[in-house]
Formats: sequence, structure tokens, C-alpha cells
Amino acid sequence: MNEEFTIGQVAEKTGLPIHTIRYYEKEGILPFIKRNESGRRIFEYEDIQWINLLNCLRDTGMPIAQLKDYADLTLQGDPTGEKRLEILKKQKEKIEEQVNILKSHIELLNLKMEWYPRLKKENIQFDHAVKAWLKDGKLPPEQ
Amino acid sequence: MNEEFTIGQVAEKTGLPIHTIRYYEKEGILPFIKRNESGRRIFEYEDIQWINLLNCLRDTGMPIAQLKDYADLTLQGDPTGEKRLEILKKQKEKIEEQVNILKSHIELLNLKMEWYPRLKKENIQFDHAVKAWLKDGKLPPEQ
DNA sequence: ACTTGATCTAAAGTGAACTTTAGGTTGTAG
DNA sequence: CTACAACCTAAAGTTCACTTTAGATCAAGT
Repeated sequence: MNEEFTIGQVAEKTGLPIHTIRYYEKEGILPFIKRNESGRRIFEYEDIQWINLLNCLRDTGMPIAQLKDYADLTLQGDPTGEKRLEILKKQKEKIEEQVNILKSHIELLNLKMEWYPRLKKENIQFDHAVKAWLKDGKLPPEQ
Repeated sequence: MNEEFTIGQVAEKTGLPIHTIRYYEKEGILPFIKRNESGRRIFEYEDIQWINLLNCLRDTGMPIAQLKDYADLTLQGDPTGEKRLEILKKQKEKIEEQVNILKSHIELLNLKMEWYPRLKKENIQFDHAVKAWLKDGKLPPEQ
């Protein structure tokens, strides 16, 4: 219980390089980390969870400056919960939208591949005209 | 039909700065753009769709070099459809996972906020111990 | 005590992705 | 015919997010 970790262990668990963890602390987005008597960083399990959240937000394009805002809110404690919730929800919606864009491109590619043999046989291009035929997403019957 | 656009119009429609569009072309990730007699770029509707896909992939962390690979596959035409599909699916799965991570953090925050008044009243910290009680995600009955 | 590996700080360096600058061409409106 | 906005290239500059370097301290094993 209340396990403690060194920076090296945290690097391994989170996939972040040691130097990046120190850099993040300097930027103020790891505001909870304690030190021992000789100045070495001590991480707890919650710090690892926090770093995982940072990783997630970074990987989806949130800049450090915004992470800093989020960290500052978190430092202000529970009363800022609603604001933080808002930020996370917005980010979630943003990346859900990206998922939808990707889905539609995936569908288009699938459609193209389904059409490809037919198009080749009939020597036509998969272009806007063809896409227009495809409103229902099905191949018309072969002539 | 078969509408054509200038770089300025495309910039407006896609949200990318004009200079970035030119930069993207130089990097080889806009391989379909034609020119008029005097060397100006001519964009079609499909080019705008392509840029939207690029934007989506970039916004979710795909580097230019990988976009270049994807563009090269696309240039090779329909036979590389499966490969491209694989790339898009992988990216989609990657960002769906990020959505899940965010969801779990959002839930935790919601939980904290639900608990906050109780914790304050009983003067306890929302910490590991508390989280341990919460396996079922519900508040225990008030004592 | 001595070596070795992990940690520390401060500061300089790097790579990717733009962004700006400089100087030139084009095309439409007055 | 001239102004002026929109376009062009090539090249230098900037920003962000690390990453590396240099030099010091600490902790465990022999």
C-alpha cells in the first residue's frame, strides 16, 4: 500500500523517457511530485495515472500550455472539477469526431475496393459520378 | 460540375494556411494537384477531401513522413487499397483507445465530484483507499 | 574506500512542422 | 495602362517539444 516509485520505474511504466518526465515537471505539468531528503523525486501510483492522462492528451494533440492550464486547475482542487470535466469532454468529443472522419474514409476505401473489379472490367473511373450512383452504398446490378 | 478551386479558396475551406498547403505539396503529400498554363495550382473537390483526411490524420498525431507513405500508396492506385485500409484502421483504433482512456478519466472526475460534498462533510481525502471502496462505482450508504 | 549505476540541475542542441521573408509573375478592375 | 490583390518559388527563420551534454551527487555492492 502507498507504494513509491523512482523516476526510472515511472519511465518504464509510462513509456516516457526519464528526461521527458523531468522536462514535464519543469513545465509545471507534474505538480504533485514529492522529493526525498536528498532531492530525488518520489512518485506514487496516482502520479503514474496522471502521467498516463497527460500522455493521452498529448497524443491527441493537446499542447503543453493547455496541459499546464489543466494542471493548474487540478492544483486548485475539487471546486474546479466541473471546468476540468469540461476540458476532458471537449477533448473526447474532438477525437471522437476524428474517429468519425476516419470511419467515413475507411468506408469509402472499402467501397472503392468492392467496386474495383467491376470498374476495371467496364473500364470506368471511380470518380464523382460513380460516387453519385452509390447513394445507397450498393453496387447496381451488372448490365 | 467538376468545380475547380484556387489555393486561397482551398485554404478557406480546409482551414489550412495557404503556405502550409504549398509546404504539403512540396513534401509530396498533395500529389494530385494540377496547374494551369501560368503555373498556378488548380484544386478539385477531391483534393479538398484529401486535405481533410490529411488534417484528420495529422491532428491525431500521424507525422508527415507517414502521410507521405500513405500518399505514395494512393498514387500506386487501387491495388494498394488493402494496405491503405490497414493504415486507416490502425489509426482509428489508436484514437478509439484514446477516447476510452479519456472516458475513464472523465468517469473518475465525475465520481470525485459526486463524492466531494460527502468527503468534505466527513473530512476525508479522495485517495487510493476511497477509490478502493468504489469498485462498484456507487456511494456507500451514509453512516 | 572505491567503483558503478541511478539520480540531480542547468544549459545547449535537435528535428519536425510550419511560417515568414524577399522578390517576382499574373490577372482583373478602374 | 496602371494599380492591386492573389498567386508563384526559394530560402531563411521560428516554435514547440523534446533530447543531449556536462558536470555533480547519491546509494548499493565488493
